[in-house]
Amino acid sequence: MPVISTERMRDRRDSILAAASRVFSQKGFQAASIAEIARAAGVSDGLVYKYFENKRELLISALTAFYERVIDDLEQQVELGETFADRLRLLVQTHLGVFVRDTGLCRLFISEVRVATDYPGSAIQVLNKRYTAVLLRIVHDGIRNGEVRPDTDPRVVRDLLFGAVEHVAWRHVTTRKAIDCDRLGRQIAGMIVGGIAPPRPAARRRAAS
Amino acid sequence: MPVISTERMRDRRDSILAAASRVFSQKGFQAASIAEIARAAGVSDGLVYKYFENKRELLISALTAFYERVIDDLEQQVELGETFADRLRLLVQTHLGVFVRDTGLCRLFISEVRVATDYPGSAIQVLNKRYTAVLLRIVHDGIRNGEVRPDTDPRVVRDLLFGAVEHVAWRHVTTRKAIDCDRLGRQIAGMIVGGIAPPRPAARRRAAS
Amino acid sequence: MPVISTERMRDRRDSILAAASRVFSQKGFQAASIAEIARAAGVSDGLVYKYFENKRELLISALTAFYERVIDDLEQQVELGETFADRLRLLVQTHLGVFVRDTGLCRLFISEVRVATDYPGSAIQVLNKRYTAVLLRIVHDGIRNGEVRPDTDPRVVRDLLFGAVEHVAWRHVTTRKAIDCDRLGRQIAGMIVGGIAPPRPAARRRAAS
Amino acid sequence: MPVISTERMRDRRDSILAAASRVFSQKGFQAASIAEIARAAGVSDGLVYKYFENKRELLISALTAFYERVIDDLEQQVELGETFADRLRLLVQTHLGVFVRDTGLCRLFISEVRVATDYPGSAIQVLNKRYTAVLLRIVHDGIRNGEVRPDTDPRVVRDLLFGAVEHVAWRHVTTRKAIDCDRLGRQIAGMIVGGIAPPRPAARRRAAS
DNA sequence: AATGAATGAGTTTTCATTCAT
DNA sequence: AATGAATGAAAACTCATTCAT
Repeated sequence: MPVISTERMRDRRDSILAAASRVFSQKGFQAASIAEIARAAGVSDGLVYKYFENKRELLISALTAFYERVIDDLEQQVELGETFADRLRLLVQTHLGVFVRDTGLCRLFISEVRVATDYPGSAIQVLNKRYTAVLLRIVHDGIRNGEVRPDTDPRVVRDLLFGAVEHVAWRHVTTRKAIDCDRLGRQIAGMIVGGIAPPRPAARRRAAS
Repeated sequence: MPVISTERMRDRRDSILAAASRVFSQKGFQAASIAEIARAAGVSDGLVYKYFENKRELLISALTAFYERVIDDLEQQVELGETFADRLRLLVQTHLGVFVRDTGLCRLFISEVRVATDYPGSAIQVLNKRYTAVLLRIVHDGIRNGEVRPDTDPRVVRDLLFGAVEHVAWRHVTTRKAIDCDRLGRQIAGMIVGGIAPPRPAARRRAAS
Repeated sequence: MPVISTERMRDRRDSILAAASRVFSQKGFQAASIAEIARAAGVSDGLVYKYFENKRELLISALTAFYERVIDDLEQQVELGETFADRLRLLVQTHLGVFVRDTGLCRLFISEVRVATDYPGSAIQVLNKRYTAVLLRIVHDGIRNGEVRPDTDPRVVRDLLFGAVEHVAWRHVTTRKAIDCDRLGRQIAGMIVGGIAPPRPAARRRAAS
Repeated sequence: MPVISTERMRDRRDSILAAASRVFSQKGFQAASIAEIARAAGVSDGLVYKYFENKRELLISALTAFYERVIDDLEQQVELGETFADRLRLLVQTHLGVFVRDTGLCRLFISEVRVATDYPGSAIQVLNKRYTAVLLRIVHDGIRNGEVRPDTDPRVVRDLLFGAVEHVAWRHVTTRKAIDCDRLGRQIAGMIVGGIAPPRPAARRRAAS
């Protein structure tokens, strides 16, 4: 029987996690110290280790929580699109929006999680799959509805789309220049859609190579 | 007059740089120690600081040297393509090839240099510009020759292309699965070309590959 | 609530301070290493930094503690003198005694603290003021009682007295020759008193000792 | 037979010495590097070691050269005084003047040379003796001429005088406040003279204790 | 459960000094 | 005689992690 309630424990854990998100995103993984996170969470250094194995696991947990919120948001947003093109555009725009709003955590994600060698099979990867699954479903639906050329490889679409979003977002992160999510999202999605749209009767085209 | 020849000095510098490239790409910036790099280069710890201001500058120098080799290679390869589509495909394939061959250095570049706040305006950024200039020129030429739709925004093409390459390559880095640069390059380039090709009246579009 | 008692913490701090006093006064500031001080105090290197910001602050703290003891002693001793001349002599003798007993710390004080540019305004300077205040009060009282010529500048007295004490003591430090605090104190004080005593009409002056 | 003339060697040595004086007095012993001194002197690092055993010896040599100039100056100045009181005053004023003009070197002297354990018997000590000899001679002459009380201990006069000068000068060094050498010199010397003046017939005095 | 005192490993950087040329 | 490349030792300081209380 726990001396403090499960609910209280959940609160403690959450406040540490929230503090970690804040401190990590401001200072980066290496520069953030457990002591500072503990102070920000209003707990002692030692207690952090009751809830998280070590500093790295704390980072991963914080990013996972963030990632879950992002995906929930993404799935909801995409639902709003009616056509294939709409949904693709919404996906890009929402994705970009996350980068703009949570720049610090996104930077952390790219610079720290991606480098980690324990990446394959981790909780993060599961979320990654779920994230990309959203896109893959959109493409599959598009193919079924005749909005997408049937020979389209959805994985290449995924690489183009997520790659471009990150590339743009990263520039935003490093240059600190504002980005126009709306316009850019429209352009990126538009270019991809144009490329995978079924042949229009009034146009002729030869294979590229 | 110098006690040892300029050539000898150049050699020393080069061997330190080569050792740094090796050690940094294996262990990452933070985990690599100057002592290990010096040992790998066969020099004393102190000598490293005769040639490089500090650890970070050593990293930047190593990555710059690498980047220069990559760009030289890229520019040569792209020249071989005759049509717009050819050149775009070669660009993607070469780019992917670099990631596959020098995974460690590419990872280093993305995780360490990009995160740096001093990134804008640095020597690296100059090379970055040169790198992307190759693509922008290809697109501009394509527009002039009528191979590319005139309303195409070359910057969005750049984001799609480089983003996708990095995304694919990164998966290679983390999953350690081999990638087929040839096929993937053809697919990515093909999808972009399809999207930005000008519509030709009264023609039928065929799949690219 | 603290895991170890406040008393225990005070002990830790004190033992570090005592060890620092010993090591610093033997080797000087620069030559003493934190590791050696920690070893002498029976604690780990890191703990030193829990109690003291950095090496310099440790030095200042050690000297401040020493200085406080010295001043307490000085103030008590001076109280024992009944006349102006007595008090002045006691001041010089006590002052010399401190130099003789704690040669190392005095050397440290002069060579390290005085050179420091942060000296003005520091905690040490406050003690310095308190130290000299003892003398200034003696002189002022002497003037009020008619034992000291009224046009005497107490600051010059201070410079003569403390300067001479330090000069004598320094010779003791460097030559390692014993000094006779009693006799020397009498001589120095006597010479100063002779100079600032008001001329008494129709009297004959005798030698002080 | 030297390849370069003795004169040339002397020049080299002097320029190193001059550079060392400048750099040492600006940065202090520890912070000054041989490389910087060599650069300032326009010679290579290695050459410094042809003329001076090591860094410390270079410091001692620089201070010795400085000290010699100071003493020469002092001896000349003191000659200008006609009476005992005049000469004593000139001594103090000149001494203070040196501190004001060459603050850096004086600080260096006090903080570095005095601390040195090799001080007794060193070249510096010889100069020290010569320095104090100037004063002792003045006092002896004063006694012979009846200007100074015969039972005066010249060594105590020395301690009072040099001690006070240094004490005042050191305050100047650390507080960076200007000092009025003229007035202060007059006060210090005056107070000492008053104390050691032969008994004036119209004054009576008792022993202090 | 919670604390926070205590640990101690780990690393960049500097620079006096040497010595091959 | 002169150079300056090369050495390598040395040390302050931080902080993740542990564990007695």
